[in-house]
Amino acid sequence: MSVQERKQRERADRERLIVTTARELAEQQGWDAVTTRQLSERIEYSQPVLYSHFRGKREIIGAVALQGATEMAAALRAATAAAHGPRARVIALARTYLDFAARNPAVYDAMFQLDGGLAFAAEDTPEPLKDGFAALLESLEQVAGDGVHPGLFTELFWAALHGLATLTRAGRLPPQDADRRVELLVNRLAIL
Amino acid sequence: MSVQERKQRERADRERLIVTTARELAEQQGWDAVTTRQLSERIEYSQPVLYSHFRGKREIIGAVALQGATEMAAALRAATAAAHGPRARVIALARTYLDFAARNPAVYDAMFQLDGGLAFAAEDTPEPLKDGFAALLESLEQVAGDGVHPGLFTELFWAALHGLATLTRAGRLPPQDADRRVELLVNRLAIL
DNA sequence: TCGATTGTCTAGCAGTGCTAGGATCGCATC
DNA sequence: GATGCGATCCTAGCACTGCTAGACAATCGA
Repeated sequence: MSVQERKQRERADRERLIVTTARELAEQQGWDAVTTRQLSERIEYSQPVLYSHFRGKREIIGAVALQGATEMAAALRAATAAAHGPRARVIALARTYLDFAARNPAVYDAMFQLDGGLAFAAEDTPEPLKDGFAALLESLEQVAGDGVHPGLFTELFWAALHGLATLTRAGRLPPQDADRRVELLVNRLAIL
Repeated sequence: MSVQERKQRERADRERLIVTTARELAEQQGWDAVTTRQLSERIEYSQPVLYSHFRGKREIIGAVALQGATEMAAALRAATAAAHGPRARVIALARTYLDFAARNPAVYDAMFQLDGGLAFAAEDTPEPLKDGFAALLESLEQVAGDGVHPGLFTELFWAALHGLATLTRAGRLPPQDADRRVELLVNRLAIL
């Protein structure tokens, strides 16, 4: 029995290794550099090993996305818990979100830009993704305003953050005004 | 002389053919299906012909993006010109933007999601892109509010629209509440 | 120690973007 | 109208991609 357990543990270890290696490689050289050959070489296994853990590259991206969603949710909760007052909380939320996207561009891409084969806004949405949205909702429902559905408000706020994150990173928006845009966003959208 | 002119005209025609064919193919089957082989077969030329017009696939995507930006700017101007009153104008602007993105997903991807090798927010930004932003600015500067930089306000509003467009299309946001989100966006962001 | 099973690798497939080199066409000249 | 020349285009092929079949070896239970 213990042999099987050890094997399972080793398999799980290797799966984690694949995901973290893919993530590292993507952050270092971009997702284009994350080929099955590069990846398999880095983990010091042959390519087919990857396919014994994941259906294909898409699923590896999905795994990185889930890892990222978990981390992001934790970061958002930590930031909002440390802030005092509704306005400070929402500002912290927005800054943390954009900061996460800026610091982990490859992970953010895996979550929202690339096809990781993940379901969204549906029954079978993976738990980390639901939880990420929940982390946003927890802080934002307090500032949605009367008569406004908190979920709808959160969706809008999230979309604005997502737009800022992606357009800034793609060079579509000048990065130096980021803070002023966040302030304006919170001042206008949130009802304090 | 007239022979050279004819040749130039034919070249320009073929270049347009490449761009519109790439666009059609992308809208029909997605950008993944726009391979140099597929594309060259559809225009009934060999692959190297593509490279006598464009540096590579990236530049073809960029050409589609520029075409899209021109159309979008025109659509935005037409919609806002037909609307009466500041609120109606901004609502029309937002609806038209999201409608364009929904109706031309491949073109929208070329503009903002894919790498078309285009410069943004810089000196050498192509005219159609600048003009697209200008079309947004024209209607939005009137509702930016006192003491708020119109450009900054436009960037934020645009980011929100972009977020709504991309998240909705990726299945991250339920599509049925689109109008309510637009109303909320305009009600909160715009100062009427 | 042996047989079976599990696990891993080598080799290869079809498809990708892109390009070198040769063939062919149409033009200006005689 | 024939001819030499340049521009134009295509065939063939490169190095790469994600992915997989089948051979091989290591490991386990008996």
